[in-house]
Amino acid sequence: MMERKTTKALILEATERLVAEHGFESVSLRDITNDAKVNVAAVNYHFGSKEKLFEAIQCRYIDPVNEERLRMLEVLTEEGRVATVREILEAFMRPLLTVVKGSEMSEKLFFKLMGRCVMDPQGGLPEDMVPGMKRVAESFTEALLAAAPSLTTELVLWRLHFTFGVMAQTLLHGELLYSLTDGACGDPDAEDQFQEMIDFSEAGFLAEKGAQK
Amino acid sequence: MMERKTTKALILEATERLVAEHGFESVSLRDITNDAKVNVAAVNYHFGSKEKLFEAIQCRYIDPVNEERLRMLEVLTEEGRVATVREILEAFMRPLLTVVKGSEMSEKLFFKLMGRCVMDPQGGLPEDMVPGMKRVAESFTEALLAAAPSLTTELVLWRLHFTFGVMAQTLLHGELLYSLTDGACGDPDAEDQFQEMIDFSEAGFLAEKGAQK
DNA sequence: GATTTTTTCAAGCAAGTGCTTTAATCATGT
DNA sequence: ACATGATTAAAGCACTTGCTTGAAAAAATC
Repeated sequence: MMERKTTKALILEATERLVAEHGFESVSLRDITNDAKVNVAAVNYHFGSKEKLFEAIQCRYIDPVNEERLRMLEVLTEEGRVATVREILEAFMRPLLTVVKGSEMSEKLFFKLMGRCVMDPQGGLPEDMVPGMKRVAESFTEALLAAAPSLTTELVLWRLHFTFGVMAQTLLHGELLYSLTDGACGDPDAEDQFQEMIDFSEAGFLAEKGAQK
Repeated sequence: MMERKTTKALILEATERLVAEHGFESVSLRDITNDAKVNVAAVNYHFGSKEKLFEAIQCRYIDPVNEERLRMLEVLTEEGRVATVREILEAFMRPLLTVVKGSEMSEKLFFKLMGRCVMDPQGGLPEDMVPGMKRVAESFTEALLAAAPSLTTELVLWRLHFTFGVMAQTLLHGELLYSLTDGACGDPDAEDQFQEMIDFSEAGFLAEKGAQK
């Protein structure tokens, strides 16, 4: 007993940390194995290749997030109920908070890693994640279309895309804003940041074309 | 006469193309010199190092964009006039269109390159661009604060940050949406996309806390 | 036309890349 | 205690990385 963590777990943790910090493209096998204090060959033994290790990292959290998104959306729309735009956006974003709380990672690290997965996905998303992403996109598009019937499908798609951008930017570069403004933006916790994102995205979704309030 | 382009120009063009397509971290000196059909040593001869070449790429378009942003903003606020949120956002985004039209690049390539500069800036922005970025951020924050006096400084900063995310996502991954939705999002031209972004961001800026329309 | 000065080229260097190999070590069940 | 399979370790392979060298070629200057 009192055994140290398994080599496999050490590799996963080191990779998550380094990828969150520097991005997929910048992290080498040696970076990982040095940080994890593990032999180089261990990566290929446990994961088969660097690429598969990266795919494992991506699936590990994104899959649960997407499942939770669909679960929350189902609750909202069951029995033919029509959800509000705000509720749907909540169902889109909150799973990030839910999943990170069930993991051992710090929020900051987790969010950065998620941002990397969205913005850097080394050579596109892993092939077997594409269907899941499509399902999420389709389900939420449908729900949003019902919630805001005055919008066209194209507009919903574009605004969902914009919402994605708001999230990715906040996940990945939340600290940059802090440093760029010398702390003038405050240091809100993750929950507050999510409320801000939802306020912003909800209003954006409900905007009228060429609006000028 | 009829002389081919200078080696330096060939290198710049190839680098822009490859970086736009694959990101800073993924492009090697050999990639560049093969694509430009130029000797490897030429990069270090003309630019000093790979890093300085990348800095040149970043400054080449971002500096003019930021200058045009400040110019447009000055016009809006001269003689003590208070601009609207929409006008300010227009001043923030349109310079991207203006500058690309004055360049020889295609819009798609240019937007991707700008997106890379924002999301991937290999090892942070070049040191001598930071003051410029700060000036832009401060000027626009001030103007937006005047345009939407009910907002706190922190809120303006966060929402400007979100707007940045909307832009970056659209610049970098506009094509991804098209492919992910099998073309259902239509293929609007750059001008239309900008109007969509402005509609969305304006409404987001003017959102009330915890809004639920 | 001769002489600098600038620019291009092929070759190569040390270091780093992902990955494999072979042997040693560990844990496990009999 | 022994044998078996799973895991770790050290060394090395072929290849790519950014960058430099020294000489040839082109351009510019006189």
